[in-house]
Amino acid sequence: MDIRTRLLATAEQLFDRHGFNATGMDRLTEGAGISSRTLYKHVGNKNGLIAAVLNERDRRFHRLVEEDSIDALFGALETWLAQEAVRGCLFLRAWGETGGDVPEIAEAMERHKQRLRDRIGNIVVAEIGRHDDELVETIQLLFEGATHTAAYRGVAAVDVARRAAQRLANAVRAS
Amino acid sequence: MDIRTRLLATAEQLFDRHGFNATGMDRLTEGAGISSRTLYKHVGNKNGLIAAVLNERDRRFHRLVEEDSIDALFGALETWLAQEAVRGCLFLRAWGETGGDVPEIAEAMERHKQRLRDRIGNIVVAEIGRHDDELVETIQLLFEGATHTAAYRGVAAVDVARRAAQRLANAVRAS
DNA sequence: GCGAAGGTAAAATGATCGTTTTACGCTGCA
DNA sequence: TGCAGCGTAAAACGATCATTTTACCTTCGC
Repeated sequence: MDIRTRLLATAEQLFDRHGFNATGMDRLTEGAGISSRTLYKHVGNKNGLIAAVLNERDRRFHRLVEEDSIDALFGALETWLAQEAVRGCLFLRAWGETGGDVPEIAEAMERHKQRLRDRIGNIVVAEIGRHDDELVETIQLLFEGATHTAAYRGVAAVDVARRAAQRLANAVRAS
Repeated sequence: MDIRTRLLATAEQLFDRHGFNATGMDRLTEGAGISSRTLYKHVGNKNGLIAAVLNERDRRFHRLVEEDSIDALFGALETWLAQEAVRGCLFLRAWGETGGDVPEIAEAMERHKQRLRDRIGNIVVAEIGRHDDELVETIQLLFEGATHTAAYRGVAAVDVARRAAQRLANAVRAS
């Protein structure tokens, strides 16, 4: 495995498990099996590492949503949560831990949420045949809710969100 | 104002603004206008302070929800977000930053979510005249979603959640 | 075969962290 | 009058943090 890939993968795991500030560079280099010199050569500094982790995570998530449907969206979240014990949205967590003061991190968060929103926009069009802003907003909200509720109530939260989204979409479709 | 009250209030603000780990004890004592010796006399240590802040916050929130209705619930969240620039649920953030490894903090989070759930249970009974578990789960999910979506999209997210909750409650009521 | 690129190991840097300690001031009550 | 309780100010504590530096090793293309 590529060094950068290995670094980002282990960093993502450690950040999710212990938090960003609480994860020291020693634990990161040891986990990735590289020297600190190499780490800094690759990502500049800790904030650069965090931003890189987030951007990679965003890419991986969208690769997981194969088709534009409500089922696929929440299905992706479900497999997401099944294989990694996520403690809330990692983007918001990074943003919150850094007080929103680190541009690269704030931008990664912003970009991720915008991409998610765009994706849901496509899903709504695919599901009901036209654009509906309120439905987009609601589904994004349900997605966000599922992500965070799952942190303390388990994956079942995703099913609740999916069913609610489906019901609301049906209502709009019928109107 | 009482020392403990002042300490918890400023700590809550600083924690929310900068994160828990990033807020040093110096900034806390300076912000509260007390010596570090007094701080430790009052809350034991930093984790004790965090737990105290969370428990006080929980109490304050429930005091804000005056009646058992969907409107009151999301109305409380709205005024909540208007007067304090919340960056996601402070309970989940504390829990995440400490990796879930600090019992007092994990318990404060757990307790808060349970109390919220119980409250929503009462609201559902008041709204539709009977118990409905799925609706309770969905409204909690919408609440969680609103809390976190508002972090990057503003208070308007609360309106979206309230309308969705109302629509879903109406559907259940009509069935 | 040589030099550049990219890696390791380990120590040093200076700052900052949470926490404890020392020494002292004020206030109210017996 | 004196002492206990509660507060401040400030230094010291040892640990840990992110980052840089020094010295050395391997590999590969020319």
